[in-house]
Amino acid sequence: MTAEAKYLKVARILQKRIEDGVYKPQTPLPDQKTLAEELHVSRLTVKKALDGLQRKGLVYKESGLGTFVLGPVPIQDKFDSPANAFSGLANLLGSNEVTSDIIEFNVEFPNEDVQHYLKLKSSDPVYNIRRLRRLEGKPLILEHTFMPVNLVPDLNEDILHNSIYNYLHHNLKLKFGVAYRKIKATKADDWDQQYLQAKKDDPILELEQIVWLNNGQPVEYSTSRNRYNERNYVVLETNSF
Amino acid sequence: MTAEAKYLKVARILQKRIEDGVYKPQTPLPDQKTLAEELHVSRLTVKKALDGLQRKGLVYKESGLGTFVLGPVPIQDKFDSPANAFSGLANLLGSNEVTSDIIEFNVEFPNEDVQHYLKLKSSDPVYNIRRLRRLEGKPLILEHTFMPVNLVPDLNEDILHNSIYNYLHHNLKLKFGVAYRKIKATKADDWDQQYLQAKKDDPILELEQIVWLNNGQPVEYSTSRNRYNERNYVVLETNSF
DNA sequence: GAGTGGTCTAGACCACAGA
DNA sequence: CTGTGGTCTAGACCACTCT
Repeated sequence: MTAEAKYLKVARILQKRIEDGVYKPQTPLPDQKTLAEELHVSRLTVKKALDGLQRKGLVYKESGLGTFVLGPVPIQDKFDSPANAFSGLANLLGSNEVTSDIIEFNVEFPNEDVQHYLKLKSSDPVYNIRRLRRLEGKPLILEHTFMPVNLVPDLNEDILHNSIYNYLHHNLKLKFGVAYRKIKATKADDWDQQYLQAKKDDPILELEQIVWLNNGQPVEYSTSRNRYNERNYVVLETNSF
Repeated sequence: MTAEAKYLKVARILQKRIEDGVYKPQTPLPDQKTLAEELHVSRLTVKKALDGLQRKGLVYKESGLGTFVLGPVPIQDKFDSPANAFSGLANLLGSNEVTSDIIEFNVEFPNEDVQHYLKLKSSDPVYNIRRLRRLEGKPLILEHTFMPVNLVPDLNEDILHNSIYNYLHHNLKLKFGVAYRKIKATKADDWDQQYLQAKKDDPILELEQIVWLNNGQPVEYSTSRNRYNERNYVVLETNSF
């Protein structure tokens, strides 16, 4: 691992100042030149850090005026889950609170859909995993995941009880590249009724996704279902290239 | 308006080459130095263009190896609507196919929620707009929108029958900055049953959002509801700062 | 070692907003 | 006119991957 890039350090410093209220909502940050001098980096490095904070929705910039703190979002609440985050549920909600029941864990040959989604031949085995993710013991999400065995060796029940994400990230050192996620509403099926304790025909919020590694290989096809009104997905969009 | 930035031109050129199949999925683009020489720009300008294409999900980069075309997404289909796009429905689906019935169009004082969402005083009037958006005549989305009157003068039924987005963008020259969007599943209410012809307790996919201008002012609070299985929201996430 | 992308710099010029 | 952010350059060095 390399030492952290300067623009990431600068971004962290500025983010902390925003969170600590050093820079307050709707007020301008010091200008880029001043920040560059204070932090002993070039102006471009400061700009790169601010661009990142803008994409995160922490600041907005007006050319000719300055860079301003955006402030809190009124409709944000604790049930919101970012729909664009490469972090496992355990990392999102705290690993102490999240547990997982393993409902199914098999190795099998992929059906045609899964072959297509994961760019596999019919002879390339995949894991077929169903887990019920619980938050503080309460059923939260019913996950159905397919992953190619050749990319993810030695997956076992111990890992499934904890975080697949951390195993991929920390043990196998895989890096995610892109994820395409589709969010839809459907009716509760038998699985939802059994494991999420949804009532028949209750609305279900489903997230279907394909995740690619940073080398272009698809590593996961999965669906995550949760009961309506229990958990929402959230997207932050910023108007920048 | 200024002449288009070089990195945007470069990005458009490269995007066109990808779409035209000059660069094919899973194959590397020419390296940054070569592209810079060919297009008579600096390497940093090429890199900035490629960064943008990476965030759009067209390419991925592997340090030490090259930049590669990602290729098509298997689960993508025509019902997908990007959950992160500052473009009106008419621009997304084609203005010929999209029509709008005006169900309600009033000016009123905002209730406490709307005051909070749009950062208004109780004496600042807002538009309260309900529209049924149709695609080729078929009911598609039930929209409920609040906008501050002071930011959006002279809104009228003519505009509402077409595109509010285009009025803000082209006539008023407003620029969007950030949008916070929350996607949830709920049950059909009376409005949904009446206008979307949903059945009682059918699942509904709802998008609730606040949109800010690039000067930090909130310009819209709205909910968009559609029947389940008719339209899904899609998010593309890329692993880059 | 060769070739790739990633970062960083100093300096320059431009566009834009406000006084 | 001043001060802000936006763009662009040439050149340098580094980290990473593959041979």
